[in-house]
Amino acid sequence: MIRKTTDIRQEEIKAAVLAIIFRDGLKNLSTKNIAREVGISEGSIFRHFRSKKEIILSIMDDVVNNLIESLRQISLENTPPADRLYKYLCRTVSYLIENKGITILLFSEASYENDSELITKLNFIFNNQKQLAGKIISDGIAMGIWDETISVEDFSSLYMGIPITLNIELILNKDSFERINFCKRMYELILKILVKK
Amino acid sequence: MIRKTTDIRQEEIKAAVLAIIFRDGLKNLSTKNIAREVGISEGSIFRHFRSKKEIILSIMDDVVNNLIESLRQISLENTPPADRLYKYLCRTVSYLIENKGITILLFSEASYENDSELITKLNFIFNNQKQLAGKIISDGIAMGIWDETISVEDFSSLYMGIPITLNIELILNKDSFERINFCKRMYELILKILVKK
DNA sequence: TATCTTTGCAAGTAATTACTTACTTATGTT
DNA sequence: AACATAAGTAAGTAATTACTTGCAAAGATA
Repeated sequence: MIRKTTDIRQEEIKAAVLAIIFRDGLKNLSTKNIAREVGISEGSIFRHFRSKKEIILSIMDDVVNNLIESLRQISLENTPPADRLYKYLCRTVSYLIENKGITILLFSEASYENDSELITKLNFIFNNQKQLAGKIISDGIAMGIWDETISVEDFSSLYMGIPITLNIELILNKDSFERINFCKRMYELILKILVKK
Repeated sequence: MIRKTTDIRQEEIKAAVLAIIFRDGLKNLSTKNIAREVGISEGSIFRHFRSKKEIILSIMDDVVNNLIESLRQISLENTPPADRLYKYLCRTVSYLIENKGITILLFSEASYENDSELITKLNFIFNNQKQLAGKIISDGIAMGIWDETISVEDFSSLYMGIPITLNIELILNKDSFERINFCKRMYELILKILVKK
C-alpha cells in the first residue's frame, strides 16, 4: 500500500480522468474506473475530492489558469497585432492538441450534465477566449493596420470556429487529423479578412 | 389507453428525445423519461425501437435525409458559386436553429458513448457538409471568380467552424444568442477570403 | 362473429452508478 | 514512545439504468 499526499493524488486523479475520456469516452468515466486508472480503491477518490463533479470543476479551473491566463498575456502584449494574433491562435491550437481529454470534457460535459455551475465555467472559458481575440483585432483596427469596416464581434465568432473545429476533428479523427501547420494555415486565411483592400 | 401505429410512435419518440436533450440535457435522456415525455409506458418504447441506441441512429439518419440531402442539392445547383455558398450556409444555420436538440445530440453523443457506429455516422454528416462546401469553392475557383491560391481543404475547415460555433453558442446561451442575419454576417466575412485581390 | 396481429401496460430483471461507513495503517509531531 | 492526523481499504448503500416478461385488449382481417 503506497501512500501519497492529497496534492499528488489530486493531480493523478485529474490525469486519469482525461486519459479515460480520450481513450474510452465520457460514458466510461465512472469513479470505479478512475480509481482503477490511478491504482487506488474507489473510496480513496473521495478522500481527495468531495464529489465527482468537483474533479471536473477542478480540471476546468486548470484550463482557466493555464490556457486562458496565457492567452490574456499574449492579448495584452505590446507587439504588432498580427504577431499577437498568430501567437494567440498557435497557443490555443497546441494546448488543445496536447490536452486531448479536455477537448471532449469542455465539449460534452456541460451539455450532458446541464448543470448551471459547469455551464457558467464553460461560458467563462469560451467568452474569454473570444473577447481576448477581439481585443487584438480592435487594437489592429485602432492602429490603422486592419480594415475598420469589419465587425469585431462577428470576426471573433468566426475565429472561435477554429479551435472548436479542431476539437471536433480531434474527436472524430483522433490520430489521423492533419495538424502540421494547422495554426499557420488558419492564420493566413483569416488574415485575408482583416487586411485593407 | 390510446393506440397509435409504430410509424407515428417512432416520430413521437424521436421528437421527445430532442425535446429532453435540449431542455434537460443528455444525462436525463433515460428511457423512463422518454416514455413520460411521449405519454406511454417505458416498455412501449421497446415495441417501436429495439434499443435506445437505435433511436439515436434513426435521428442521425433524419439529419442525413433532411439536411445533408438538401445541402447536396444546393451544392450541385447550376447557379453562381457565390449564390450557392450563401444559400448553403443559410440552409445549415436555419436547420440547426430549428432543430435545437440535434445540435447537442450530434455534438455530445458520439464522444460520450465512444461507439464506433455512432462515430461513423457523425463522421459522415460532418465530412459531407465539409466536402459539399468545398465543391462550391472549387467551382468558383475553376470559373476564375475566386482566388486560386487558397487551399480548398483549409477553407472548408474554417467554414465548418461556422455551424459548429453556432452549435456551441446555442448550447451556452440557449435563448439569448443573437441569430438575426447570423448567416449573412458570416457569409460576408468569409467572402473576403475568396475574392481576388 | 371469430381470429390474428399489433400496441399497450405493470412488474419484474441484473448491472451499474456515486457515494458512505467502519475500520486499518502509515507518517509526522510532540 | 505516545499520539494525532492523513491516506488507505473492503463492503456496504439506495437509486438509477436499459431492457424483458407475461398478459390484456384494441383494431384489422377473415
